[in-house]
Amino acid sequence: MDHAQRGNGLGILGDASDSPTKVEVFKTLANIRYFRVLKKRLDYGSSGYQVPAMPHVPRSARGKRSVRKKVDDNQMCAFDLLATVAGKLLSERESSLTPCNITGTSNPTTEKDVIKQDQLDNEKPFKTEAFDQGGCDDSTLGSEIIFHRLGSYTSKEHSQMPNAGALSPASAFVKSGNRDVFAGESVSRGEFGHSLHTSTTAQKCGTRRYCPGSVESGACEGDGIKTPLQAEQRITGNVIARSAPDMYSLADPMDLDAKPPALVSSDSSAEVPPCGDHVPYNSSVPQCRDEMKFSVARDDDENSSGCTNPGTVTTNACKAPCIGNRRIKKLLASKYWKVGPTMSKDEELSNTVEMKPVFRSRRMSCTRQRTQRSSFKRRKLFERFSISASDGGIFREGISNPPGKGGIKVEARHSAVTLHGANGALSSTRGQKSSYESRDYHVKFSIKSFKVPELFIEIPENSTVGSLKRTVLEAVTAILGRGLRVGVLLQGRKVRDDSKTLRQAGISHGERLDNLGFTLEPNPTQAPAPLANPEDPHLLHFSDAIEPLSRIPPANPTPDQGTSDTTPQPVLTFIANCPESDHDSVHSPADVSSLNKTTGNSRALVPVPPMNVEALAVVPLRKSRHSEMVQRRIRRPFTVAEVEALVQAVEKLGTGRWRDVKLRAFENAKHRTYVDLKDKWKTLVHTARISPQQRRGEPVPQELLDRVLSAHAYWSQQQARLQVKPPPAETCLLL
DNA sequence: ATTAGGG
DNA sequence: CCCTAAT
Repeated sequence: MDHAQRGNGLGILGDASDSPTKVEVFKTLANIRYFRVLKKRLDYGSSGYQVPAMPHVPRSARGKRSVRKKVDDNQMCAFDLLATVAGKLLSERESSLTPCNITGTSNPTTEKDVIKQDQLDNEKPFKTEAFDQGGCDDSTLGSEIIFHRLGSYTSKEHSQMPNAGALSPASAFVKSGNRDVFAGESVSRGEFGHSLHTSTTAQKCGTRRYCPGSVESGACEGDGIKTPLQAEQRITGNVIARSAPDMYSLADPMDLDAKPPALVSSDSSAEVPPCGDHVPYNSSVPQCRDEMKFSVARDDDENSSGCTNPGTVTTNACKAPCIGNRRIKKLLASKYWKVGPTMSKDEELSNTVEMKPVFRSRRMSCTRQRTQRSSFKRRKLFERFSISASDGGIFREGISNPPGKGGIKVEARHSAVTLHGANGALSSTRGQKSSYESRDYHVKFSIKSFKVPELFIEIPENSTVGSLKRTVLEAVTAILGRGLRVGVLLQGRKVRDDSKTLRQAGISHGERLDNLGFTLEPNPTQAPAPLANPEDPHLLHFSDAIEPLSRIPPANPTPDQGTSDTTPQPVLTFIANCPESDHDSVHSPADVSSLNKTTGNSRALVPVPPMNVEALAVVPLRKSRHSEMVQRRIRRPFTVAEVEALVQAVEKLGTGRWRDVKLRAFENAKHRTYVDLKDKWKTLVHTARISPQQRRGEPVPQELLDRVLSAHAYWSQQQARLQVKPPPAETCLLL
């Protein structure tokens, strides 16, 4: 059964992809819609769980199921061709970046901070207040956030390339150097922040809805007061020894982890208050803000290693009136980051691939949190528009320009034939190729464009078009930069063996290539190489690519643009999925390595004049479906402190009141939803019942487990009693 | 939006 | 953690 959700625009995309002949291009912004983001969720990789800083990552966590699910989706990389394509993409991206302030973004520190800020903004309570307080009303600041989702990800290919058409202008050459670029890129970009949106009112500060008014509630109130359970225990005499402090203040647990606000703001430059910059509303913002900061900081902390995305921060940015407000979030939600183990059998030729050091797998922990999980929300909230397109796709422009500059298109032709006049690149490429195979034919095809997975952008309405462009650019860049992998699909089947020659794979001069497709996929394994910024010979101006945007009238022409460096621009947060490699990395690395390896030889396709190659179809078997999927959230094991807080809250409130538990003990923990708490409780109960030897992950003090069992037993009994005899409210207390 | 359960 | 059904 298909998920209902799928029905969205995504489905459309998918369909489109199916049709072989379509060409899709980024077209972006024309159809952007504005809407508020409530929440989003990330997908884990198959293995899924990422545990950045934690030494003891519980293996147990790795969900088998998730693996199972995701596996099928994963795409494999294939040989040179892939490398070539990937290289091109990257190079393109690279070039594009330059123009667009990327530099600014590169600063990790700054970015990180920004992200934090961003997260802060996201907090509901905080956010709301911030906006309000900041005086960012519609007039000044866009109170409304624009959220876009660019949809889809797979690359679409040109199905039909007019034979002649495209070629000349646009064809780009891939150089051997690409690989480097590739690696460098990924490295540099490393971490992304995760953002979370909460929409719920529930989380508002101070809001507490539960109040039956019964005695029970009263019992729960005072910190010093004993929980019903405790009372009961006392009565019954089954008191369990507890070393733990009696009650935790709500904040306590958080505090442990919490970082000083300073963290967030530490970098003055980095700090960007949700609403304008700074000062003005700051004073007005009270505690809430602080709290939020803490929580945020904490969150970041936990994952920071993995997720922080270097973003641009605008320091002074605030040129515009509520500049601070601007924040953008992007989420990359590609679900299928990982390569599934299951796939392996496909290839006939599967060879063992050597791993390359360069691409050593690296896990990024990027997550997007979603505060709430209602599926419906996702469906409604995110609008996606895909861009499709006309010839002049975004990339197109860039590509076409300088000959030799990286374009998305890859064309190959018979070597014998004279290459495009265009460039020197050719020669080099050619040379390599020759070594590779001397007399073979070249396969020619052109890729008109790739779609970017999901791109979420949140930006204030008053942002300038320029900032929007930059935002989109960054989002795209980040995605590409992360370590992009290209998958090759032939006849709907993934070509996994990178070591095969095109001919062996069936992609040959004489074959029909209509079923050839490429996919862009996040590459879980990233190149470690720290090249901050490999220079890419091929420079595209991304800005050009984005050009279409310019047409859109800025809602509020603000002064962002002027300052490119400082980056008044909105901060983008990418949430990408960073699957942990431990688990399923198995196959993926191979792909990568093979890719690398091959690249050496024939990495580049020789660009050639366009041929009459049939358009390559992007394939897409389940692709469409996937594109819609949301990334799984990263796994964040509960700390002992959190467990303690949870136990404490449950002792007091009982089971079945997760929202209250959340509010009480985890209000500041954005990443812990009531569902999470409920689930955790469930697991705690289970854990408490099994032998210590069977437990995994960070050990939970037996004392806590005992309390868990005790509380569970107590509340279960209560529940039973209530059902039997509903009337007495007092039961809770008394018992 | 929450809860409760199963996966 | 995810997903769903039922509230």
